[in-house]
Amino acid sequence: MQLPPLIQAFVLHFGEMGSRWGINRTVGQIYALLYVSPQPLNADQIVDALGVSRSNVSMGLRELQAWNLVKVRHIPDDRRDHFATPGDVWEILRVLAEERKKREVDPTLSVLRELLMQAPASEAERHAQARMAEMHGLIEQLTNWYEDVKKLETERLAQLLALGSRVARLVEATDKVVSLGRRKKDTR
Amino acid sequence: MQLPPLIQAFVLHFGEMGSRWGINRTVGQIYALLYVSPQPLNADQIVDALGVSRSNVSMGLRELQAWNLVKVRHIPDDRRDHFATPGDVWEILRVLAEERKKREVDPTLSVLRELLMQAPASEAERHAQARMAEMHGLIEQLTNWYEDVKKLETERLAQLLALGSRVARLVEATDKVVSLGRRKKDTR
DNA sequence: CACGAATTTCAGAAATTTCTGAAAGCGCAG
DNA sequence: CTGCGCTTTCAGAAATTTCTGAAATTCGTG
Repeated sequence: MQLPPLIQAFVLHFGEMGSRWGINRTVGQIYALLYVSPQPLNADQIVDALGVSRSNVSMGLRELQAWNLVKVRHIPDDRRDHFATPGDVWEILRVLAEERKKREVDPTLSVLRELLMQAPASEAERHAQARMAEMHGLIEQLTNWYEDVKKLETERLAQLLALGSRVARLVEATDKVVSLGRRKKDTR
Repeated sequence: MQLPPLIQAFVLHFGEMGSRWGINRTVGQIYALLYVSPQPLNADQIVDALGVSRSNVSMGLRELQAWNLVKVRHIPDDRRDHFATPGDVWEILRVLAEERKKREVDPTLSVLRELLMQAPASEAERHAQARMAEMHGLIEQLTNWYEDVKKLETERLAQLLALGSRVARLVEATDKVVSLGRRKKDTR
């Protein structure tokens, strides 16, 4: 690996970080490398840059494609596959959120639903189900919110982000207006 | 392990899920068990319920405490430590978000900052830095939003969640009112 | 302070995951 | 159909992580 030091540091960091995520070192490194690369790279260039085996790169790319985190590009007059990350970081964020949800929350949600259908056979099970219901309710609220928010265009999403908790004040204010309106009606 | 089937299924699921998270099976199982338990449990009860070694439980509890996901409780006239999860699922969510941020995003943010300080020594590095800056910008926006939102009380947070993307419309509407107001002033 | 119950530590065993090289597969140009 | 450039597969090697039992430590009590 004879990468420029800045890029090397970035790539190595993503490699280390990989394990805190669910991905392995090589996958993290490949992703980082593609992310900062000005052009799509082919597998051999990646092998070269990272100093890992060809087959390892093949598997890593496979996994990244399964995550929708890299795309195959074709370069004219070149038979080899070239790989690139989506350019727009917001797009990357969306993909990441979607895939993590699919892998990390959906399965749990479905297990919870299933367990909540069953009739409890004892006091212990009754209590456990109540706790599961709490968890299920929270996750459902979060995923509903997510499904809702992900429909927004990036522009508007960024706007909301920028507002942060000030949104709360806005909602509060609106509440007041609405409830004032309602009071008028009520006392009419 | 002779747990009621419903609880057993829940515990096993969390064990499996553990690996998709950064935690191991035993830790996942211990957490799940404590989560549905009506009272705090001591280490031996956990050993008994899960059928793993005493030392494994000790390490698992240690890790869960490092994550602030379980608390030690003391039961009168009993020397042994007893363990429980926070009762409020919103509280759990907050802890989880905080800890994951600390472990999964803060380190990256700080590496990015560091790399962005350095002077690029080539065109490749210049381009890489530009990409890193994009990533840094996005992460910072997200964490700022998070820092902001986490200050809200649960009540209000739930309210916002329920609104979902309708918040966007609200913001849009408010924008209009504000810009109308401004136009009035401008043309005055 | 010595005893014993409870807990933690730790070195190595067991299990799992990652990585590699060799072989197989694929598709196209000649 | 054959040879060639490229990619994937896969069995086992290497590395890492998890788990265990035994020993060490901690801490309250008599």
